[in-house]
Amino acid sequence: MIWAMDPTDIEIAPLLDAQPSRLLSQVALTVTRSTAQALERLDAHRNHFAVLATLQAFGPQSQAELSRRTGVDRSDIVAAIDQLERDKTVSRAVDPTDRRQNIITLTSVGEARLEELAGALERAQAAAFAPLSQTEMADLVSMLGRLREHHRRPVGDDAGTS
Amino acid sequence: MIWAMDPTDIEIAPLLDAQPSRLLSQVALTVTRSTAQALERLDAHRNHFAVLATLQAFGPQSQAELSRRTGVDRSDIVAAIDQLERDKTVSRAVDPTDRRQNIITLTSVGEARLEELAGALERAQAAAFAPLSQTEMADLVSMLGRLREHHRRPVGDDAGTS
DNA sequence: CATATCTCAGTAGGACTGAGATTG
DNA sequence: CCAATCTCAGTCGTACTGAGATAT
Repeated sequence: MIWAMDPTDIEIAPLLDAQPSRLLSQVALTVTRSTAQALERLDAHRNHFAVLATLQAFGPQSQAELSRRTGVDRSDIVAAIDQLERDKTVSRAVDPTDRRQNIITLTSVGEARLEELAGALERAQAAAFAPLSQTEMADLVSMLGRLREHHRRPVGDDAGTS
Repeated sequence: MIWAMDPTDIEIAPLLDAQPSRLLSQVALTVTRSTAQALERLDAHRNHFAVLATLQAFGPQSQAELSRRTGVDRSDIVAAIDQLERDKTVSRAVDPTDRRQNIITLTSVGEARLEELAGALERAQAAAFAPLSQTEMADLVSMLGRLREHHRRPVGDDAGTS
């Protein structure tokens, strides 16, 4: 008996398939791609959403603070703000009390833009995670959240280094 | 009251934190990094493990088949085999019955190498996924597996387009 | 002088594409 | 002539680094 190599019929080595890290990166890649495409249709980028959402949540703040809160690198924040400023969704002004910093502020255009992007993201994610029930989604998010926390600490869990 | 910006004390915007796709890619990045480092210490690469494991599971096969089964791009398979051949862990020979193909075969050195890499990977993953119970790990793998399957199909789930 | 911020140029690695040569 | 395979050169987007300018 000969199997035509149906693209949906490709067997994966059990030893390989048993590697959660591989599964994780494969799924992350496709999910990231579909959400990125959804945002690209609106001429936006993942980092734009991250910045806008953070500004909405915590108010005007410096680029350094945006970087820390979003996890987006400081140099990529620069590029994101460049674009967002061009789009009038944020304003960038030197902080008069500390002239090293820029104070980034969400405009009303930015508020609307954020809602637009949030909607697009929600739809893209609903499609990407369609096979999971609500309960499963909650479990997944909980597990991933704990893993992110776990990896936040470089090596030692030094809650009490004196 | 003023909060010192303790690195472990950075709040994330709820709207941002509610995006599973972001969580997923963040965790995938750190997990991938730690496993990649574990393999790098042995002068190996994720793709090397994928190829060796697939050869062990399915026997000698062409590079095209290895590409399909591992999900690694055909051109990256070339680079991986180049290295593995240099290391004597696989052999590469033109298929006499179809001279377009190379038949890649796992050597006994390769078998040992595979065990070595599998061990390193297992340890790295145990550390990376430490916060999850065995049950949770099984759930996670099950969910990710279904998501990968879901994304395998380009757009429509056309089991019956007529 | 040490530190923090913003910015830019550039690096490193990963996924992928396009095309040429060869063979079926 | 069309299709599959192997290979190489090169593209594209991502995360990140190093360093300079400025300010505290």
